[in-house]
Order: sequence, then structure tokens, then C-alpha cells
Amino acid sequence: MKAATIRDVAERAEVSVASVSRVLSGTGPVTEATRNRVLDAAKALQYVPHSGARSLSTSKTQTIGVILPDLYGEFFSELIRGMDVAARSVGYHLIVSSSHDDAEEASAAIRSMRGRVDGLIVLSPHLDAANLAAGLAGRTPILLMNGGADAGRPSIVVDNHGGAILAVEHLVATGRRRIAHISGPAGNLEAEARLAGYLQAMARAGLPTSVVEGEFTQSSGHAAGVELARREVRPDAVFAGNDNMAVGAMLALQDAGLRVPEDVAIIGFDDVPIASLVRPGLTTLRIHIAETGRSALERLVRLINAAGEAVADTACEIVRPELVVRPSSHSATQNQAHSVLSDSGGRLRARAETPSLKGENS
Amino acid sequence: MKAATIRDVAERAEVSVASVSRVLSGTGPVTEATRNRVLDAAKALQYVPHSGARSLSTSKTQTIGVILPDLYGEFFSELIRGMDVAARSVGYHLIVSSSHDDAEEASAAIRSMRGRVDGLIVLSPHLDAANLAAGLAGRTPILLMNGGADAGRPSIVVDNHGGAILAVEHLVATGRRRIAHISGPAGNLEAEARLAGYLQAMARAGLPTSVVEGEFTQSSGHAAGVELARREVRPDAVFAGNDNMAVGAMLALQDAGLRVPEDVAIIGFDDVPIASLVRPGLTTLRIHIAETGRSALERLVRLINAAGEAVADTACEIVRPELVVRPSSHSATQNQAHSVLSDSGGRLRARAETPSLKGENS
DNA sequence: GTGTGTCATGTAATCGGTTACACGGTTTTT
DNA sequence: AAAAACCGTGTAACCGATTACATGACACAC
Repeated sequence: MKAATIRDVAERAEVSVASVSRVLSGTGPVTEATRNRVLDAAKALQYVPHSGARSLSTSKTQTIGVILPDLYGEFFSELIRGMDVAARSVGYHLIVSSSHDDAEEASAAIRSMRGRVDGLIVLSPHLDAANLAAGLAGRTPILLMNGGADAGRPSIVVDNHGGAILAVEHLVATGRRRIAHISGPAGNLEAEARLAGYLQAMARAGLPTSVVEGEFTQSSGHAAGVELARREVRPDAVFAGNDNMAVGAMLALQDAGLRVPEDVAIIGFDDVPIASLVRPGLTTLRIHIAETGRSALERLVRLINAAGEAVADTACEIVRPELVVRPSSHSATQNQAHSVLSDSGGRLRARAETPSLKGENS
Repeated sequence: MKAATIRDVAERAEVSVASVSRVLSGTGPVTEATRNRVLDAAKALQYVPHSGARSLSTSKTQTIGVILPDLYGEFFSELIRGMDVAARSVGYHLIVSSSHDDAEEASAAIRSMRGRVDGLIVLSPHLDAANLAAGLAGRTPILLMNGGADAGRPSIVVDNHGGAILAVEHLVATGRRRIAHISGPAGNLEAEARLAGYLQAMARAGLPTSVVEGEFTQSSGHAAGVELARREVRPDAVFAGNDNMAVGAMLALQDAGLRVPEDVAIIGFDDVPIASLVRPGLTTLRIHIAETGRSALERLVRLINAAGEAVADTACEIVRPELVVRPSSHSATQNQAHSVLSDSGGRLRARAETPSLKGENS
């Protein structure tokens, strides 16, 4: 028993396929009698329209492809979540394709999306990914979120450089001097921008720099933390390239017997959900991740709807991270009077944030 | 300029569309000369095959749909990650559709998948979701992961009932008596099975029960924790229906000045990544989430490939959670001699687990 | 020289929808 | 009463690929 097609329904209802289509998609005029006959027949045959076929004739798939790099973890899942919610609300589906470390794989993934999606969101923090994507996609609208501001093409980038500067300035302002950086992997544009910001801010403050390379994973952060703890001259602050690594480093430093933030302050980047759940709560640079995902998706949909018309939207939207201070960077020993306040403040913050999570959930 | 079709390529190469198709898909015999002409033409026109059209004629989409209740939280993102990795390795794409709380929405989502996917994985922990899914999908292979063992249909379920019993027994064995349960939402099969396991184990141990209803979210766990902390007779242990709520409850109890695990032990369910990152580390019931996702996807692909043939695979695979003891349930005050050992053990465990995360990530 | 087999290639049907256009029947306009 | 407008319905082309089958060329055997 094969699934029923529109022709089966037409036959049973004794009308033409055109009428069936008109009834089912609500386009065009039909009499009440015809409508009922079609509806009955469709129900009897358990007819479900074949979206693939529909896509072919309308050249609309109501689907958006998301090309992700290999990095999993909360950042991407939050982002996807934001996109998914937005997609649902405008009647789109999401097809995700991840684990594209090299340009080769990403290229193949983008190719295979043709005819499957109405638009693409590409997150490939690699150098040539942008051009590559553009070349491959042909006329498919693309929104880039690859970390490198690419003028002339719709994109959304995070101000990683500026965020890193905020981080360093915060640490310097709270009295830290030996500030180490755990960087993301070389070749990753986001990682490089954060590193550059760190270097610039440190230079401006006249402080010596110290960089350990990580890979944006929690375990690489842990390894970096182990190394930093072993050093002769131990840093009194660590700025990690993302929250994942910051958490890994924090655990390593704590395991080594160091107190956070008394002995060493830690600051991350992204503000993923766990940042507020670890103890001490992690100071970080907040990107409203899910919100950014939502906004990206909505923009792409606008791009799709405007296809061909105004090529107006070619701007590079910049997301500016905001510093969120939590106890991991707020030394209690430096000022005993503030100690209790600080700790209590941290607790209160954690409490205050929990309800806000609910808001993001719904 | 519209994107090139196979006919454009054929025209330019001065061959028929059949030959182009044969060259590009590697099926059928072609002379070297033809092959080159086609390849050149395809390159010149930047031709990329239209997967949608291909799907229509081959009736294979190389895509699998995943119907989720909600994308939020680490559980689902881990699951998706596992599925995505497996999908990639067998040449499939993943299309996700989430936030289907009621049967109505889930139904619409499943309908809209027809013609878009070769198979479906349905996670809808609601009562009638299974039948619904089966009815709607027609001939599309479906793998159910809806929490209710549905004989006669391929499915994977977690032994929630058994897991809950393990949790309670562990708490009882470590001297807890006033054990409260924070349940998941009513109507959710997983939540109900966990609750039932709790009730049964408590009854067997001759202990009084106490249940607070949550919603599987961290904030609902927090709220439940606040309520429990306010009680006249405070529980000395809390078994939360999942890790999300356990973490929320833990923060609430700590904010209320209670020590974990000395004053109150906490145990969760799922073993999501953050469970090992909060302090104290959360005792929980481990489901190898990503692994389960991988296995689910692989099984569905087998089902797809065997479609029509042997209807052999109709079994209900059961995943048995395993108890992972971390410091949140291991009271240090009860036995001072074990205190140091316990704490140190927790630390060591945390350290030992970090590298294992890397394995799961890659 | 005819018959037969092999092989590359082309023609056209097909997948399951949508939709432009044609058509015949009412109703309205003048 | 004829013309115009309108409306519901059906026919068939189309979206962009795959592929069964037909065709024609060529080689080899007899």
C-alpha cells in the first residue's frame, strides 16, 4: 500500500487534481460541495501532502539550512534553540549540518543544501568560508555568522575584539596584573579577534601578556588551567576565550588548591547557561545567544522574501557583548568589607537569574 | 540569472540530460570524452544538483526528521548531537522540529515531514503521541522514544522506573529518611514513570513520601527547592526528576543556607554535562545521552534500508540508567573519617571525567 | 554480406504537487 | 436579447532530477 497522492484523492472525490489542490491549500475558489467531497476523500485516504513535491513546483521549501562547525557545546545549542523558535513562528523548518572543520566538508554540505532550503545561515569561523559559501550557494540567500566582518554581504558578527578589551579592563580595574589568556584554536576568526583584543588591552595597560592555546573545549580549558597552576609565576587572573574553557580552567585551578577569585580571577566569554551555575558564578561577556539566533533567522527570512528586489540588506550587524560580573572575578580578600556583600551579591544574582531563564524558555 | 539545471548543462555539453545525470551520479557507462564535456560544462555553469528534485524522482531524501517536545536544556541538545554525528557518518541530514507540547502541534509537525524525510524519530512524552505518530506517518519508518513502551513498534525507552528505584535505594542506603521528590510535569510519561519508581521504592522502604511537582526546567526545580527549604520538617534528601531541576533545587537550598550534602542530599536524572560541573558534583542516573541518540539514528537507518522486507525489528530497546555517585549525595558529616576521602574522591572524579568529555565530543 | 552482441547515447515517462489558461454555465449589464 | 462579467472546474504544462527502454553505431563471427 503506497501512500495516497493528490490524484488518488481527486479520483475518489470525482474532481480534478486542480480542485483538490485548491481546496487543500486554500487558494482559488471552490464550492462548498466540492470542498466537502475533497475533504472527505482526503480523510478517507489519510492523505498527507508530499512536501517535497510541493517544494519542487513552488520552489519554496520553507526550510532553512544551518551550517555549523564541529564545536558543540552550549553555545551552538543555545543558538540553534533561538533559531528554531523563530523558525517555528514564521513557519519554517530547520535543517542542521554540523562538523565541518575544513572548507572541503563545509563546501560539500552547502552544495547538498541546494533544492532543500530557501536560505542558509553559515557559521564557519574560518578564513575563506565566506567566499566559499557565497560562491557555492548561487542564488540562495545566505547569512554569514563566521566572525569575520565581510562587507558587502549580509552578516552578523560579535564584537569579539571589543569584548576582550572589556574583559581585560575589568580585570585590571579590580587590581589584577598577571593576566593570562587561554585562546581558542588558531585559524578560528572569533578566537583570533578575542586574542587580539586581549593583546591590545594588555599593551595599553602596560602589562606583560601570556597566552596558552586551547580549542574552545572544556577539556582544553582544563589542560590550560593545569599548566597555568604549575607555573612559577602564577597568573592572578585568567581570561578564557570562551565559557567552556573558563569552566574547565576553573575546575583545574580549584583542584590545584587555588581559590577563585581570591587567588585567581576567571572570566569567560559568551555567557552560556552554565556560566551562572558553576560556583563561583562565572564572570563573562554576555552575548544573548538565543536572541542572536532568533534575530539571525528572522533577518534571513526577510532576505528570502525580498529576494531579487532591493539588495538593500547587505549590512554587517554587530553584536556587542556586555560584561556580566559574577563572583569568579570579584575578589573577596582584597577588600574584606566587600567580601560578604560580594558573596551575597553573587547569590542574589544567581537567584535573580533563575526566573529570567524561565522567560527565555517560553 | 537563475541557477543552472541539468538541462542547461546538457545543452552546453551538447549531450542529453541522461548522459549528464549518468556522469554526475556515476551510474551507467559513458565515454571519457562525454564525461569531460559534461564536467567542463557543469563547472562553467557552476552547476549544483537540486536535491529536492532528485528526492522526488528517487523517493529518497537522505534526511531524517526529529520531532522534539522542546529544544531547551542539555538533554535534548546532547541527544541531537549524538544523532547528528551518526547521521553525518551514514550520509544523512537531520531536520529538527521542536516545541510540540500538545498532540495537535506534534501532529502537524509530523504531517509536514512527509516528502521531506526518509524516517522519523519521535520524542513526545505524551500519552497518545505514539499512535498519533504511527497513524500520521503512513509508510514512513518511525522510531519512537516517547517514554512509554509501545510493543509492536520499534522504540527505545529509558527504564525510568528502575532508575528511580536505584536513586531512592542509594539515598536510603546512605542513611536518608525524609526523601522528597520533585516530579516532572503531569502527563509526561517519563516523569510519571520516575515518580512511580520513587513511590514504589519508598513504600518498599516503609518511608513516607513527599512530592512537589516541577516542569523539568531549572527554574521549576529552583521553585521546588525554595518550597522544600521552607518546610517545617525539612527533607534530608531530594530526588529530582531530572538534572535540570536538581541543579535548580540545589541552588535554592544552598541559598537558603543549607549545606549539600551534609544537610540535604540531592540526586538528579540523566547525567547531562553540567551535572559534573556544579559544586558539589551532582549524583545522578546516567543515560549515555549522545550515545543513545547515535544508536537511535543508526537503528532508524537500518529500518529505512530494510523497509518493506523483514518487519523483524519491532522490538522495544530498553536503556538502563546507571547510578553515578558524586558528592551531592555523599554526606561528609555522617562519617568524619570518610569526609576527606569523599571530598577528594569527588574532585578526582571531576578531574577524571573531564578528559572523557573530550572523547564524547569528538 | 548478414546476423548478433555490446555499448554509448538519447527520448520520454515519471515522481507529486501547483497553476496558467481554457471552457462552459450563470448572472448581470445595457 | 445580446454582450459582458464572473465563477467554478478541468486540462495540461511545469518544477528538476532519474531511469526504463529504444536506438544506432560498431565490431566480430560465421
